Amino acid sequence: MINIAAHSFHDATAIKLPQPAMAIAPMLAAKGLHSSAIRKVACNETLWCEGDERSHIFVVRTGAVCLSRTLPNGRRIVLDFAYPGDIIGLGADTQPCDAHTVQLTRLEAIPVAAFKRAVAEDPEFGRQASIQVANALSAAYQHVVVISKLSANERLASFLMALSRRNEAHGLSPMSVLLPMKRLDIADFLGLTIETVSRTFTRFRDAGLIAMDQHNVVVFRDLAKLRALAAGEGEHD
Amino acid sequence: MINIAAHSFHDATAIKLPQPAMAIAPMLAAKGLHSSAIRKVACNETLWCEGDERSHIFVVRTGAVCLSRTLPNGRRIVLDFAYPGDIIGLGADTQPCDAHTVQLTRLEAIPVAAFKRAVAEDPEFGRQASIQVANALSAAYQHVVVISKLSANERLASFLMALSRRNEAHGLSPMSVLLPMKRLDIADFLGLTIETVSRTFTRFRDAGLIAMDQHNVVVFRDLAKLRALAAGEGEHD
DNA sequence: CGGCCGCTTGACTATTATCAAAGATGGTGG
DNA sequence: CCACCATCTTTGATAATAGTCAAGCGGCCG
Repeated sequence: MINIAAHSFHDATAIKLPQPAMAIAPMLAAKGLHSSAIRKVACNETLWCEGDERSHIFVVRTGAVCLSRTLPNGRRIVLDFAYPGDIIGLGADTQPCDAHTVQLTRLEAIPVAAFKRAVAEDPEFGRQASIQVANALSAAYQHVVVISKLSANERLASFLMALSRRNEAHGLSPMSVLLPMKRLDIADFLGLTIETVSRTFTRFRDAGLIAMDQHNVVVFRDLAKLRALAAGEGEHD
Repeated sequence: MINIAAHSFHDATAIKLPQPAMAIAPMLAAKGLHSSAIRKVACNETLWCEGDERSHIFVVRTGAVCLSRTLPNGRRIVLDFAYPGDIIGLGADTQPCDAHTVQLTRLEAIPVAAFKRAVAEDPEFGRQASIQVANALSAAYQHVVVISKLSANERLASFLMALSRRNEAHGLSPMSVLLPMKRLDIADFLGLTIETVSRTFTRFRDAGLIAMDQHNVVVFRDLAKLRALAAGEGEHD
């Protein structure tokens, strides 16, 4: 449930924190842990469930993973998405959430035992892992902020701008994003319904903020306005 | 921003996890870190702000601390409360939230340098600290669930039941709780307004779920119903 | 005793959820 | 290669929950 990309969701945090993936990813490579089996997982497959013993740490290569919880009555909440380059599964021994693919996904699977051995050898390695968890906590805090205080417009803008900034950080254009997940995943992530998400996309399009030819490709037409919305500055304030 | 009590907010987690405070608090004592200065802080004082360099780790002795974030336009979100026995301030070097007292509070202040020295001496110590952060992450996930999927009734029930379970875990009666914070703090924690919180208390009282003689003392009259509500099982499901 | 602060209550509004149906899209098999 | 079906998305009409604005109550402290 540690998603390295997560911190970029919070604009302020994205600026303040050093690139966390920068720190730990090369360390994984140096340890030779990269050579662990690469798994190819179909869409909608479960990697683990809440309460499971942690067995592997995964590095997403391609595709996308969704981290979620489910209430007793079936209501589902998406806590985070993991994209290529992200590390998921760090943290305590018990998984705090479910993880399932939302696309055909390729993952490197590092057994926890191997990971723990690496930590025992090199304390700095464990320290970096802890920083990832702390960043995930900061991201979760930001998620609470988004969900409890932002309007539907602001929530979707916040989601899109997080993806935009991620692109930027990866050397891609921040002017457009690809949505690997379905509307329902976005809705469950933002604490809205699919209908509201769909309507908000339409509203953005009609207002000239975005353009969409396919429903999973968004081109930004007014980044400044979207960023203001995402920060909770816009609308009626 | 690591609040040891936080995990108890999530019922399932509260059962699954060992008492985290059990693990680290005696270790702090054993290291002699307890001898650090005890501070007496008035109500409404700020301990640190988001983005601050982490300078101390605090153990709450009496009173209560509120962890929050504030949006650019002034909207505030309460992320957690820390009560006597809780440790706050663990995590990364940069504070992910503000911390301020909501009561006259006594705190033990352990300088970060002393804490780091202790970790360097004893890796197990650092491992326990990491577990605290992971538990805080799990609690934050639960907070997201509460805020994004529960009704006002369910949210307040969830808040009250977390306090009830905390009492229980501390050997006190789970049948009543004391609310050290103001209605506004509860509202900002639950993503509601003070009016809605007030009305929900009234609704609970009228429905025979609780009794209240003062507005900061709640006696539970139907714990089963409240717990069902808190778990998101109740209402119209 | 008076004023301030926090809590409660009321009337009304607004945003989003819900229910329902139609329109796309993509994949499969004929 | 096209047609069909399942799934996902969009759109519309209506309802419900919580927010906003406003006023009154009550306790605590100076």
